[in-house]
Amino acid sequence: MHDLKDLRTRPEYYKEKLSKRSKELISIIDEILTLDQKKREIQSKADEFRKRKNEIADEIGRSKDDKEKVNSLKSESANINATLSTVEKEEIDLTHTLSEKALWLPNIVTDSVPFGEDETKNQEISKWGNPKNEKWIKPHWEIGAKLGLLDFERGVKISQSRFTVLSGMGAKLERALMNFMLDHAGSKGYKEIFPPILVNKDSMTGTGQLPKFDGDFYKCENEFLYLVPTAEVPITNLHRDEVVLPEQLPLKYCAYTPCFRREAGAASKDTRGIIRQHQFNKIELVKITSAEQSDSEHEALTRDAEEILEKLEIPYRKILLCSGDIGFSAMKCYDLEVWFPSQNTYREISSCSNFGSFQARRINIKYKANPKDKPQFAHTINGSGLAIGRTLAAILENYQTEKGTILVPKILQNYLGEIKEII
RNA sequence: GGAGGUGUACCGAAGUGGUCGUAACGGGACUGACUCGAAAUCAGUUUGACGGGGAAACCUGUCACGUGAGUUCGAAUCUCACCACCUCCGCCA
Repeated sequence: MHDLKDLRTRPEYYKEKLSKRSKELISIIDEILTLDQKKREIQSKADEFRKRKNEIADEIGRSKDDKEKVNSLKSESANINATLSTVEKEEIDLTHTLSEKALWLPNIVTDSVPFGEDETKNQEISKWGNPKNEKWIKPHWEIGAKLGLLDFERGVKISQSRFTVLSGMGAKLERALMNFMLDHAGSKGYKEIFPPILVNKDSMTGTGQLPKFDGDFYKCENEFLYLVPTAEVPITNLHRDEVVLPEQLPLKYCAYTPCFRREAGAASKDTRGIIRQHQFNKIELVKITSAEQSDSEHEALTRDAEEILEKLEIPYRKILLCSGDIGFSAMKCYDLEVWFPSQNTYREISSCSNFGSFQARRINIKYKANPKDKPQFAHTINGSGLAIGRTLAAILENYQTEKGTILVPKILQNYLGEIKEII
């Protein structure tokens, strides 16, 4: 969400910046400006009526004994009420449509973000490791099923498609990854949180999942609760409507949660394997910082995520998303993509975004840079560190041996009782 | 799930239809005075959102007493619904 006052004072700036994402946004800005103008006019009008009403009420209180005066004042107030109720209705409607409209404006991207309409303009920042593509490497779903780590049929039987059972060493490997990643984040100073997995509508709206993407999530019947699509939702909402003090900055959190997504628009994508599931596990890294620190903290958070892949010794690359591919709320975003030999390509495993004050304004998180300063909106940053299911899939491929076993990455061995190979 | 109670500013806590109620009183924090300095004391300040005026420090209007609706000329105060917390009973990992 943007600052409407600022938008009002320099609309051309917003038009120029937002047109980098999409030209259509210019007309939305114009609509917002018109609505805003109308709303302020109506508000002034309503304020005048309310002011007079307050005066009358005061006057009645002071001149209770003068029956005649009281009666005439009462009828004046009744008249005002008649008009005021329609004006107020209009005021409420306008305020509502205005804020609704304002929620559809995406964030402005920073200048370092390359311009482009789709993912072809994304910029590769760096590559790490030596990708292999030996012909004998089987896709993770084949080797996973063969070794009894992934049970697709039973996942479908007990739930539906895009649900998978992890079994035996598969389950243990998932748990090892979870612990390893949380320990890694802990060593980088992130405070570990285990949040509720069902969250209310306010939380979903706060981090921007609602109202725009309603339908992408699982909702409880007869309860106003949603299954979290990412730990970003409960973690960022920890500080909703709060002012963070200088000595607390930057706040750094990590959390494991399962994540639930309907994947409604992905009907034919990634139907095989565990790349795209309705339920998956993820470690999320979240930071709340000052405006000054936000850029460097974003870089650092991305590095923290990268290091996980380096410790696991799996090849990956780092992509800077272009203006057309970047997420709605982000001002800058790096994707980490991990190498999948069987597909001969890199696949997304982490998305590290800086939201600037965009998300904090919506969710009302402020900070004081100094104890005496007026609170201002904080900057929020988050990224996966990492998606666990996709990491497991990447291990099944990158650590596959020609004889059909899986070597356990060194860093994970002491999480798996020193087992070095899955047979 | 049943019965009762509570929800007021940074914290505690008064106020049960108007009459200096942005809201007493106490505490905390901040500013100033006294002091060589500090403590104590005294004086003052201490919410946010959305508008209007101004270059600006500032002036000014409306709204907000858990949330939302209602009654009334007028609501922290009365009515209804919802939410949260506390106590007791029931149930339960």
